[in-house]
Amino acid sequence: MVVWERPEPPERPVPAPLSRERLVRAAIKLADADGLDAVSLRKVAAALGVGPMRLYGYIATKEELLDLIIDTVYAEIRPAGDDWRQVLRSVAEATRRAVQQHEWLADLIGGRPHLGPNTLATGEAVQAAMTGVDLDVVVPAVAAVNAYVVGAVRREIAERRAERASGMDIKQFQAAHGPYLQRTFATGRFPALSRVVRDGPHLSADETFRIGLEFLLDGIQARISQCGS
Amino acid sequence: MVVWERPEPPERPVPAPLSRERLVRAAIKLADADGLDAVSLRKVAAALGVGPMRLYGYIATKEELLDLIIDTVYAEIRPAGDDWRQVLRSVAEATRRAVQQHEWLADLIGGRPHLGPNTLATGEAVQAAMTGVDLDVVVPAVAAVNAYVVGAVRREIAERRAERASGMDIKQFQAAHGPYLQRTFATGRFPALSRVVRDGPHLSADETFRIGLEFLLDGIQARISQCGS
DNA sequence: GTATAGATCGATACACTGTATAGCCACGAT
DNA sequence: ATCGTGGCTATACAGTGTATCGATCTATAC
Repeated sequence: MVVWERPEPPERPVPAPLSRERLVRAAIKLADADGLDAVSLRKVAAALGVGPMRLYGYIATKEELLDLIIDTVYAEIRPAGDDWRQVLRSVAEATRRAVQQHEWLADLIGGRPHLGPNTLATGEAVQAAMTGVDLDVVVPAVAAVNAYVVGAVRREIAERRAERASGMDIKQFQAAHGPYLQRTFATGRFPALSRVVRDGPHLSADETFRIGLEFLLDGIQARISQCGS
Repeated sequence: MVVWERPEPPERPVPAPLSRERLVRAAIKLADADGLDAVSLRKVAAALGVGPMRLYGYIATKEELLDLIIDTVYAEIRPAGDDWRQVLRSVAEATRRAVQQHEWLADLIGGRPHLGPNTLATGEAVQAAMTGVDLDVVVPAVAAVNAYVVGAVRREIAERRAERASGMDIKQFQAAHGPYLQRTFATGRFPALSRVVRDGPHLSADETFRIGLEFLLDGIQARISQCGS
């Protein structure tokens, strides 16, 4: 018995040769579009038109895939400038830009040691640009700026998500979580906080980031010039 | 037909009255012992001798449980000191201590808006202790210290885990990831980084944290005293 | 005391996850 | 032609958060 009209095998989106890079790009695309939760091995595989197990020919575990996408984004982060201050500031702002373009990075950054080639290249570029400053200052200074950036972008993204979740229009911090904070502040148990919310400055995310960064750089500068330039 | 020896129903650890607090305590215990991945609703429920669905009488979702355990730990974080500098430093170090006792907190901190009562109380205590300083400085200063602490403790815990994973004995950063970094550095593509690893200071986690924090506080201080005391 | 309404609770089920295992199938060597 | 062998994939497993629905227990109305 001959089946004259054999059903076509399910057309795979693209049978192009697979590669680690294509895998990573697909994962980043998914994460950019729908967040980190959307990056499951099954979905990445489906986006590439292959079975999930196929991926294990290129990665050993999902953690490795995450490390790879982190490192890929680090390729966009390069320092610029002449003196140490410009260098540190530029790398901080480049990191922030990268996180704004890839919000999921806020969930991963700082969470595990980043030792991929691009990350190391960024560190190398920073260190190379910092010659002339005492290593005893450079090492903790770079670490401090890194720490600050990690925490700052995490908070920034967390707030952005909260805003977005509370109906795109309401921009007020107090209204973000609805009546809860209203009631909480109405109890009078947090007078100092209430005063801050009422009388304090309403800084944009840009300003908050920049001001804190300058605080840190000022402190580092004081140490450098004190240490004999 | 009578079953004379009916098997005992599985003895439940404690049929005590359930409560949100007991639920949170069980979750923290699990997380402290086996990390955040061990906190599944099923395991928490089992630890309490209850079916998983029972928990939904006390929490609406797992995210809510996570918010609750974060806020519970924040009860341990209170500022101390007289001047603003002592206050900020103490709250930073208290946060770090809390994270060291609850490593899983490093995975969560800064990742979502923390608005629980204990967190707010911490913020209130900080703000209350900062009266006398211009609000235009206090707000970004507190934000900056917070950001720094979040990033610093994340890195610290990430490194601790990497050390632990690479066989408790090897303490050297370079040896942590085995031959990979050896080879990478041997390529000569990262001369500045190699120099740092070779000639740079080997700071303890305590020192790194403290030095960075003092950088930041110095920068804030400069701003305060410039702004007219 | 009985019946009914309502609340409470738990078993089951569903869709999904990362990954171990084992079978299949094509290809190269003997 | 036969026999590994190695890469690919279908299946399977143990686990996840949570929706649903039925059972059970309580409290109130008659």
